[in-house]
Amino acid sequence: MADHDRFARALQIVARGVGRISRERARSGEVTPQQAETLLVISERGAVSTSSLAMTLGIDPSTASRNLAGLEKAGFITRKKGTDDGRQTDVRLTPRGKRAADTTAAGSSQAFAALLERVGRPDRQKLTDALEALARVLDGESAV
Amino acid sequence: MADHDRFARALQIVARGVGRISRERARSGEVTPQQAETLLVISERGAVSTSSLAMTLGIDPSTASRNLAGLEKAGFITRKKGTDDGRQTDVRLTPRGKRAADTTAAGSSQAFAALLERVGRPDRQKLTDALEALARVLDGESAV
DNA sequence: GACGTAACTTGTATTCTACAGACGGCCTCA
DNA sequence: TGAGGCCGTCTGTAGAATACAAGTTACGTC
Repeated sequence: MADHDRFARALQIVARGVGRISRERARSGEVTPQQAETLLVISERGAVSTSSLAMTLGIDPSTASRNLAGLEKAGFITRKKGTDDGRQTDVRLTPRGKRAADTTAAGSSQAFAALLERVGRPDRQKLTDALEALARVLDGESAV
Repeated sequence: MADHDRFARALQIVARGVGRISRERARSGEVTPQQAETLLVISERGAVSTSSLAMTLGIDPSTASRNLAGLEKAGFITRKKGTDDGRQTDVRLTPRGKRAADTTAAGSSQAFAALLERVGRPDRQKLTDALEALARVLDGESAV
């Protein structure tokens, strides 16, 4: 099998596994999987606009808007008209939203740590480094 | 930041990026994202039962059953009563399903290859190896 | 100030999801 | 041998997430 096929295959299995873990975790939480993901992105960025969030998640801006409406109604975020550009929406976490984001991040960290434990010790450092390199590329691609 | 936090964070970004790419690809295809994912798993395994598929994808068996019903109706798979265990369903690809799975796999491979190109050349081999190690762990976890 | 473009939201339809419950096949144990 | 219990699947129901189309408001340019 060609190298890039091996890469693609492994990447897909990994993404599938991460999705599985996230979904399992969400079933016992106070937010839905997509809400958790949205809160995490906002938490990492501090403040986002609707469209930049949509870009990061790879979803339609209309979908992002609807998801944010739900989070706002539930008291996790606030939406204000942007000061620089009146068309944009300035999305921020409420204290409650920040708590939820932190809880989610902690839970994920724990779940993934358990996973990392099952990788051979000598490979762990390599794995983290490699993933971070890939994450940098992917983050650049979804940049505002 | 602790090592396992770095790992968790990078893993989440990677999974997010893979989801984004898969969703974008699916928009131009003949199957939905979840259908593509389902066909890929069946193609890799040759034959699956409803519940083992659900386990692999991390979804409820009832959801898997419904998704399979859609794929069967669309002519991508066949469902027969299992020979060993009459309770199980023996799910297999039709020729049309196999074609769709191959097309999907080829497309993903191409999309991910483009991603791999953007990772520094010396890191590529390390990245593929590391991902495969992680994939092995995740595959074991979802084993039948 | 008028026109074109961009950001966001809402209308609508579809897909994907889980939890409950029903049905039928398998297995064990008396 | 058959009764009880468990397992695999499917269906009923309801909610969450998605995209595309179209409308509204704001920005920028000419």
